[in-house]
Amino acid sequence: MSTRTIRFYEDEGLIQPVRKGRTRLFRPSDRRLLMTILRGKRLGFTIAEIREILAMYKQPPGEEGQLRMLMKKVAEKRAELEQKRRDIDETTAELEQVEDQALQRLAELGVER
Amino acid sequence: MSTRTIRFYEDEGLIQPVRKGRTRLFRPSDRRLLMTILRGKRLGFTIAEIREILAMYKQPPGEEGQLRMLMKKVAEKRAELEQKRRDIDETTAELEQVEDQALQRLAELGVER
DNA sequence: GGTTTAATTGACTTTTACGTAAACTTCGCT
DNA sequence: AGCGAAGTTTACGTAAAAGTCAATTAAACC
Repeated sequence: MSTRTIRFYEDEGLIQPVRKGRTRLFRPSDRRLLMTILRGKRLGFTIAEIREILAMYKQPPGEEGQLRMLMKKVAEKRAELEQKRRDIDETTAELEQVEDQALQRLAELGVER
Repeated sequence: MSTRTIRFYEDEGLIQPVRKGRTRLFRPSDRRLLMTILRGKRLGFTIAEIREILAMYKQPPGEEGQLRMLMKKVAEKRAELEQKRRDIDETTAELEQVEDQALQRLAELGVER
């Protein structure tokens, strides 16, 4: 992760590293945030989506309506993650097949000589 | 998926729909390919990566070196998918926590009146 | 205390993955 | 034969997510 990327995330409001003079100081919490962002990126989430997810982590609001809204959003994200998991399972299964076929073909080659 | 997107994938060599005159004809195999592409996109793979995955599905080569190369690539992709699965598990667990906290907060509100 | 060294900022560029618009063909229908 | 809907091609536009470069400023080192 480049410094440019980190500054970009700061501009986007995803992290707020403390400044010591002009220099940025990254506390453990900032580092954890960055790891969470990277994790989101690996899953193909956009910055906007990652921002939404991070917003859910911040202490839940006290009002009932807001709480129900939060739970709805959480449920939606979880559904998305479940879909991704199914996608992973399918892709993995297909790649396993490819692997098996390759192994079989190798065995045939081995037998013939 | 828009027609523009489909034509873009054609330009990128991901699908080759048959032409009846000037019009594209999408056979079941083309449709399956498009579904596979969409699945890859949901997982955050780029077009280039999806192209690689699709290439692995095409009948394995007969030569030993090529077969070993193929197996290596398959192993890499599978490792990537495993990472993504861990990422999903972690994110899901965190969202569950958020949900639990929200429920608890709601219960508190319910108790107080 | 001057001079590298390093971090910051701003502007511009790049890549990916399409969207949009314009200018045709072509097909189906009446 | 004519008309409109639908499909095609070409070209340009754009948003997201950084990369790159140059100028500035601050820090640290001897």
